[in-house]
Amino acid sequence: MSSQHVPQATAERLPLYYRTLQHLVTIGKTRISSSEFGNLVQIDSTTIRKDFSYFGALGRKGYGYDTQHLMEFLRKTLYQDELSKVVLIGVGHLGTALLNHNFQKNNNTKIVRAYDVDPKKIGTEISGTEICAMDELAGADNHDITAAILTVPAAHAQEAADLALASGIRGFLNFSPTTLSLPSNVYVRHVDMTVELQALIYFLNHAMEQRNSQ
Amino acid sequence: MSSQHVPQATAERLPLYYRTLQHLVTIGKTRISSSEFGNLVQIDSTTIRKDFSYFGALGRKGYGYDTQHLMEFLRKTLYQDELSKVVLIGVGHLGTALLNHNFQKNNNTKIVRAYDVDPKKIGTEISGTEICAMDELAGADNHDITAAILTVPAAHAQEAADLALASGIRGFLNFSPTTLSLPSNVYVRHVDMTVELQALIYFLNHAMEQRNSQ
DNA sequence: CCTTTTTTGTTCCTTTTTTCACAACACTGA
DNA sequence: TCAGTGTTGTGAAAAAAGGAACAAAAAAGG
Repeated sequence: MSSQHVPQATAERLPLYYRTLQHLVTIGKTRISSSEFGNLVQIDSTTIRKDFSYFGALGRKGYGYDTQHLMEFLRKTLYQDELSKVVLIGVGHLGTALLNHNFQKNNNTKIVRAYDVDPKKIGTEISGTEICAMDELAGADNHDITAAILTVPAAHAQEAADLALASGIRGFLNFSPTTLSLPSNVYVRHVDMTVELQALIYFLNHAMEQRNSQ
Repeated sequence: MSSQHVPQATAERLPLYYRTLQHLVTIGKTRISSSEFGNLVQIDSTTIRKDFSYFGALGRKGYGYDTQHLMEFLRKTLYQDELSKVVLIGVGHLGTALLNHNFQKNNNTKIVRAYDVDPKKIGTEISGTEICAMDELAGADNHDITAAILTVPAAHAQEAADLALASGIRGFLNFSPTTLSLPSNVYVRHVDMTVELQALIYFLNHAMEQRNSQ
């Protein structure tokens, strides 16, 4: 019964599972039950078991899940064991924060280049990542790049996305507070902090069932 | 038929609608149909009409929606027309990015104080927000503060959240890649950029139905 | 004023996601 | 070896969300 079709909702939770398992392995926990894990990530244990079951039998009845094994399985599932190269466009505070964050350490992902328009930044490095001129993006061949992280001001987001698209990039993580218009064969994921804060405040004001998200 | 119960999925979309309406009003567009709006935010027009209908009849048949009116309605719904005060904990690059972003301009939200441990930062200001010592958070009375934005390193997130909780804060926007353990009457919203990037890469690798998120 | 067009609000149906409930199996300890 | 306990994996039910279709109402255009 292995991965015939993994529901969207399940796929969205895998990275959270992966991160939590990394933590568990780090602190030396070798086994965990679905209910204990569920308490950690605040998701119902049935949902967790069903999520895992889409990938086959990952646990052992009467025992639970082996954290190391599960973590490695998820790593392979999430990354297919290849290093994913991404570029970052827009080296402001947010871009710098992401560069410093250094995804590579725990995850099979590396920001290989950053682009900016500021001449003072071009040519310098942040956490080992070189900052190139935005102009270079236009002519670049980025077909080996998995995704672009967009951290430019909203007014320039579409423009930057178009450049990246032309260079061969087919995945976008957009941090600008604007909806991008891109072809449908391109995958765009949108993170908007303003929206998150507004949603938080809405749920606080309309304090109905206090249900934590994610 | 006014707001009996607004579904979670609808509530999550309201901030996006609001932001888009702000944009429309700014560029001088006074009316819009659900289908045109749907194209903009990339959500089915039926879903949009249904979302609005939970709040009563906001549109006019044969005409569409008045952008100004709808925007103001959403503002009231999202903020209840009160200025929401929030504090920010952890003035690194990400924290600085959020301070510069200045929510207040378009949204009824203001970061009234920031906290950090770095003596070099304490006492300074960023975009008009004063940076206080983390120690001050311990004794503070923050019952008038709606939420805390957590932008501290993962290792200190729980600690910072506990301090904020003790000072009276009941809402959290957590940017640290760690799950917080807090009482159930507290609302926590979690934004994890690593998770977002991983999810993006997963969907690209398993390029099934290319469905854009949000 | 009357016809045609537009577009909402809503009902009903489909799909997706979550939750319940439990059989099956594997550990544990005597 | 064997009862007893814990925990998974899953089929079936329930709940939530999404989408099609359309009546009703308003606008637009003579």
